[in-house]
Amino acid sequence: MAAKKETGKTERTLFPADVNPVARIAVDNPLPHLDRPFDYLVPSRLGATARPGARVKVRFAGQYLDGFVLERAAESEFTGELAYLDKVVSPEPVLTPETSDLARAVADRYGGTLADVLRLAVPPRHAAIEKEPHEDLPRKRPDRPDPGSWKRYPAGPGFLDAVAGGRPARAAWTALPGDWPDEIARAAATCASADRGAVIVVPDGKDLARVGAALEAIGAGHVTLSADLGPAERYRRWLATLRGETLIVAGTRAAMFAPVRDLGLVVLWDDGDDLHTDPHAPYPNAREVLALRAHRARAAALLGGFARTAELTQLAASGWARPLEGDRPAVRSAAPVVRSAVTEAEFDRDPAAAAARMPVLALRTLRKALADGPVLVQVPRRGYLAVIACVRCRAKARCPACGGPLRLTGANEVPDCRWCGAIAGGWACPDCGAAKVRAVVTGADRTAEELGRAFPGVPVRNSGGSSVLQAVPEQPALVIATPGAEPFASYAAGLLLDGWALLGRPTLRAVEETMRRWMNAAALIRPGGTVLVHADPGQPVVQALIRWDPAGFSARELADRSELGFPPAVRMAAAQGTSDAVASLLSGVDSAYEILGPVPVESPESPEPAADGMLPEEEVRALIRAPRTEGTALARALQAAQAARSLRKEGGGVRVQLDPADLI
DNA sequence: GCAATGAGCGTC
DNA sequence: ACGCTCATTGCT
Repeated sequence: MAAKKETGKTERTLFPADVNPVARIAVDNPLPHLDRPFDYLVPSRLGATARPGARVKVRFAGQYLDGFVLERAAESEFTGELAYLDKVVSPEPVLTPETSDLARAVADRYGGTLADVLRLAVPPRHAAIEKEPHEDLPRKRPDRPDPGSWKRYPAGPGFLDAVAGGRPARAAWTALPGDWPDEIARAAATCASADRGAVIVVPDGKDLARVGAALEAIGAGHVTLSADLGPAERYRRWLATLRGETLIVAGTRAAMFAPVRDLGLVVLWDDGDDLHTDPHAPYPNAREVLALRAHRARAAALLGGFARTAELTQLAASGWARPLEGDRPAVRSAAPVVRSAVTEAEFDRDPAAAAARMPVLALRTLRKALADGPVLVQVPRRGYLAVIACVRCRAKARCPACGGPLRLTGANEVPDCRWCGAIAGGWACPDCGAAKVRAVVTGADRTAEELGRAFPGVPVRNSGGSSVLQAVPEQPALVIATPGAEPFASYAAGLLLDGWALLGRPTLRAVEETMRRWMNAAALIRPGGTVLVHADPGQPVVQALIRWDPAGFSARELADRSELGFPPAVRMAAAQGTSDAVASLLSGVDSAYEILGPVPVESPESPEPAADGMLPEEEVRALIRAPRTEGTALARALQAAQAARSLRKEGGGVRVQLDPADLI
């Protein structure tokens, strides 16, 4: 291999390293058709530091780009002249072979590029943190903990035995109401007692705090990783994990790539939460990544939550995972008593009235429970009156300026527009001329106001939006929360309001998502406490909640989706971009795939002109459907189509997303 | 017959 | 996004 002679006059001549002078580099370049390793020569002065996993800088197509050393080799297959790598940014081997293989698999699973996944998997460097002195003490092997409340599950102790024995048991976990953070902590500590690492992923900081506390409580050494730590502390903990100073890592979704040593167990809590999907290309989801990771590492997996997703039911149906759930007696002793807040008779007599007002039964139930402790009221929407309509003709109130939906932010406020923010003072119905509005969707603020009046003297606490309460004291209080923001407590009763708003959303997952939100709230109510659900009692999802039957509900949901040809019964991909760009991408995809659309995408939430005053070009979206067994082929086909587009230097990017959340 | 210019392609 | 190659153009 001939080293390129340095042409610069001031540059001195470089010599390749004596040993393994070739470095295969994963270059951080954004082009899909260049998504492969490139070989560089290692100059002799970098022979020792340019080791596998190290961050480097290389000259690539005339630019200085970041990269990672994948491996060192004696020779290169490349027939042209190799360039020298420019710089070793840091010899710290931050990209382990496991992470680089996993990132490649994730990129292939999602039709994306390695560079995009590596940006997620390896945090940005923080030089000062790398230089800090650190312990090189051998970690001490903890004792195996007691199974604790895993005894509630018939298959629980057996699962822990498998983890302790290093066997790759994989569980589709339907958690019983109770101390799930403690159960996760015990599973992770069991894994650590076998001297293997565990990765725990939860949706948000509130759940992470609980898992962290549970690990602490049983004395299991661990670190927590979350975005809100700040770059320095985050990198410090990530490095500690990489260096094998801890066996247990718990975190939010980016922790799915945490480089724990000797992975023995992956845990995912509440796998249906959309926070588990990373919002950057290629949009990987923690359930899929952890399943892939567990599979590759031959590690055990504990995936689930109170509710059950169709995806997890599919994993169980395919035999990849085994159900891990309570039997009926266990459910009866752990779950609250769920009832409908309106009777079928009330509902049949006047559905609109049943939906609109606070049920009498609810007020009675709350009053009684408030003597025993806090009560939880779940309200699907934030704000005051989130959607309003004409008082007379019931037409939705729209913004005179842009046609967006109007709302009220307080009792004595003027309506404003949710899209453009315009104040609609002096609003009058364009259809009938009436100047007053009525509530269509009541927000948490208004509910808090109403309940505060109904129960004078009882403290009212709001949790939602930007102010989420971690926990509330076990004292009588009305706790009003939006879904996912419920503070932790042992509530005396629960009220799930406005099921109509949740169930009525026109998305594929509306019903499954409603069940998940309800179960997450209802599981906070004491065993035997009352939960009232304010929704059409005839709906199967309401009946499933009343029976506390998430698995049965999910089986039915999966069957429905199979019939309709929807995920996870099939693999689906979405391609979005300008009309020309999407058309050119689709022309590069095998015509054997079924293509739905393209159709224009819905008007954005705020259709404001761009900074240059130009209206953004209309985008379209197409869906591509493939049989479930051809998911890998579909992803590869889309990867190839993107590569062909980028090779032809076609402008106008197309966003490709596999398993898109919003299908309708 | 050959320099000057620009489009197209590969990127180690 | 740079820089190399090669074809076309314009002028001798």
